[in-house]
Amino acid sequence: MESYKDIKMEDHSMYFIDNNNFGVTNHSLISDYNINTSSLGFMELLGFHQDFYSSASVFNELPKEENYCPAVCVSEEEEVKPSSVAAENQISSTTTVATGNVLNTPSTPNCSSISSEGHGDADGEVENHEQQNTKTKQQLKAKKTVSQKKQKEPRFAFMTKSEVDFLEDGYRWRKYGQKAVKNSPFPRNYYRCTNATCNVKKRVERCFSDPSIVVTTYEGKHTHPSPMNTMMSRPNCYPINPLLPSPGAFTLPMQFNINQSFNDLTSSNLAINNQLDHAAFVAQGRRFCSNSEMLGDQGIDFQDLMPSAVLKHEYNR
DNA sequence: CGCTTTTGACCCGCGC
DNA sequence: GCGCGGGTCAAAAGCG
Repeated sequence: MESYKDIKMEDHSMYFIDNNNFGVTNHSLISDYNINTSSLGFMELLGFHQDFYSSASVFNELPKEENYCPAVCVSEEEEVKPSSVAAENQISSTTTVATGNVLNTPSTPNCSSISSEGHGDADGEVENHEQQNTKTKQQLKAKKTVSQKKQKEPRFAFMTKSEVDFLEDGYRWRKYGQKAVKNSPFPRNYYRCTNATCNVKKRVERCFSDPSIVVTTYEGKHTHPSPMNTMMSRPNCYPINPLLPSPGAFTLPMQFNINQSFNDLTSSNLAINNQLDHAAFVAQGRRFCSNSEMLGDQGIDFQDLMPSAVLKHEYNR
């Protein structure tokens, strides 16, 4: 699947998220990877504070078979070419990857205020305009140079089966671009966190081979709490998995053999198995709250979080 | 009116 | 050097 190959994403490696601690772990399959980002929990990447999930044993309540990874985490690598990470679409089990210390890199101020200096005669105006243009371009160039020097932000991606492109994750995003993706009828959308101090970006695109799958890529780490955190800070109420998409969506279970190629991965394991999806979604749903009444207490009806089709399926059993 | 989305233009890196 | 694709900018339009 080409689109997934695309999300191998330049210089990235893939690793698992361990639901038991919701952090990145040295899973046996990838133990040869030097994952320095292990200190960076998956939830943390999304800006969810540890105390919201560290004490939760909700994940342990899940049957083993359901305790699989709901996502693929893709980390930005430094000094590592794609060929060394996933040569010929293979993830080498012996590859050692050095990950960058890229957490909370201060963002470059994203403003280039152009001072409008005086309005003279026509010639002067043209000159001013040209000067401004040059200035703007120089500023742009300078800005880009700075941003290039800036260390790469950690990235991770996950695939979600969803009817809607944009999946709610508790943060507010502003769309700043859209690009057509080569060999895909679906465009890629670029979002930026609306928080002024936050430099997190998000890319959303549909999988070419399976339009029902939405690939979301996060870049960077939120420097502020999610509006959802407030709600989740209550005792006995576990965080809503930010990976859990909006109602009507399924987070894909990602299980793959380290020696599998991306192509194999996407053609076999990523082939949507409705049963698996269903199980995955139910499993995710169980993580929401240990006490069902809390959901109601929060004004969240579990049914609201479950696609009606799934519920129907569930109830008909 | 303020915020968000749209969209064409631009820049950059990379491969040839 | 050139073309291509990815990523970003920013003016204009849209929206509540």
